[in-house]
Amino acid sequence: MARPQTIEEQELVGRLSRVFRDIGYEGASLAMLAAATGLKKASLYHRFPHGKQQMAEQVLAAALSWYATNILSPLAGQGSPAERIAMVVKNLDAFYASGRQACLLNMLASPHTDNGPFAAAIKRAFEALIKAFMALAREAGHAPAESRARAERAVMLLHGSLVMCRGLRSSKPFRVFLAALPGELLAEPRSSRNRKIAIGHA
Amino acid sequence: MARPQTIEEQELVGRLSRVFRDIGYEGASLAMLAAATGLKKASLYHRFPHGKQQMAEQVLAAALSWYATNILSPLAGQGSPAERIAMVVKNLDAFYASGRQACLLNMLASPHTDNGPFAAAIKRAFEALIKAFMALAREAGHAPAESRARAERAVMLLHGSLVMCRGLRSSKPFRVFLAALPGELLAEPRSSRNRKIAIGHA
DNA sequence: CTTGTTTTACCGAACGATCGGTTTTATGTC
DNA sequence: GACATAAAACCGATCGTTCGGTAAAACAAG
Repeated sequence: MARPQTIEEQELVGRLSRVFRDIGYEGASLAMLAAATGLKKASLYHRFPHGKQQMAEQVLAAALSWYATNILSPLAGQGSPAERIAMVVKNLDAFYASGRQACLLNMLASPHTDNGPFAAAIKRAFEALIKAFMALAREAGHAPAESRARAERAVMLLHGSLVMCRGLRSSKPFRVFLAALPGELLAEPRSSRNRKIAIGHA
Repeated sequence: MARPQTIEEQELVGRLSRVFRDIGYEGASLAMLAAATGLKKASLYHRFPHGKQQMAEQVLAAALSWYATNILSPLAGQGSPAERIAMVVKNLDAFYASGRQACLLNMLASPHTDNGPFAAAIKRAFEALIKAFMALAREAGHAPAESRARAERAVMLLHGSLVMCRGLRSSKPFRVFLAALPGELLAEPRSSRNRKIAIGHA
């Protein structure tokens, strides 16, 4: 009907995402967000009438949607567990830019002392990932309790590796995690430890 | 000489620490820090002439000092590796309030996009913890590469469990981590997985 | 093809509030 | 009185947010 947007929603949310993932919700100022998107502050308010919080909400929603499509869905899809986890490893590597990009679930977790506006979505996201990992471990032949433990451990390693990457300013921990992930979920308990099983060239 | 302080340095830094660990560096305002300590802003500036950054620096320094005394030192101390790790588990549980308190290394890691004023100290802290864990694994009979991998995994699990605790608003992941830590560092690779080995009653 | 209207996207400027930080005055102990 | 601490008042800057108005494309009537 009228004047076209100078930047489409997808690209816009993507650029906002980068800022929030880099410096968190409180740390991201409207000035930074405007600079990162090329729009002025007032224009950002035209696109997101509810302001900064809505921006973060849509960024989080987009990330969760991407996660559902590229991580959760492949985990529950077809193919052998090994094939599926290989696909997920590839997509995780892309999503976290090989460990150079932090996770929104960590960067948005604190805003207002306790449970901010994102707390519910964040909790659901953690639970969904654990559940998906657990289902894969179950399918690989592990008992329910064992599968849940492996899934929770995998999520711990994921987020821990990302925290370490930021602290050490190195992408190595995340790459180590990716290489170990298939073994974490699938390998037999008594086999040799989970190395050289994964893709390995990442 | 003259009028005594109404709150001693130790208690003061401790209360500041709580705020920074709860909502991060950017999220912590002088008003919150003043409210948490009982001092007015100007009085805080009397105690910390360089302002908020100095507060965070001293909070971080105090935490690292506590860590050196209660975590790193026991790891390198005397007694069997199992005894030492049990002591460390107990102190970690106290330091992180059973998972209810986040880690400063995570909450202070982002401030100014990349390497802020705490980046160097944070990196050193990660490396020191890895090194200490690695030394214990070595002492338990593991090869150097294997020991380093186990140490890095343990640090990943530590921080990942803390992130999960905040996201899920539950202390369970951290307790699971503590229970698994001794096995992560010490257990034989081919033995049954590391459960029921640890303290277990935490 | 014009021309005017509508509709939407964008932006400059300013809002009140709060930020981190400073100066000034009062308080309490020696 | 001497002097270190604490508190009140204040500062410029920036925060997130709002508003009035402009720029640009689609549509309708001539």
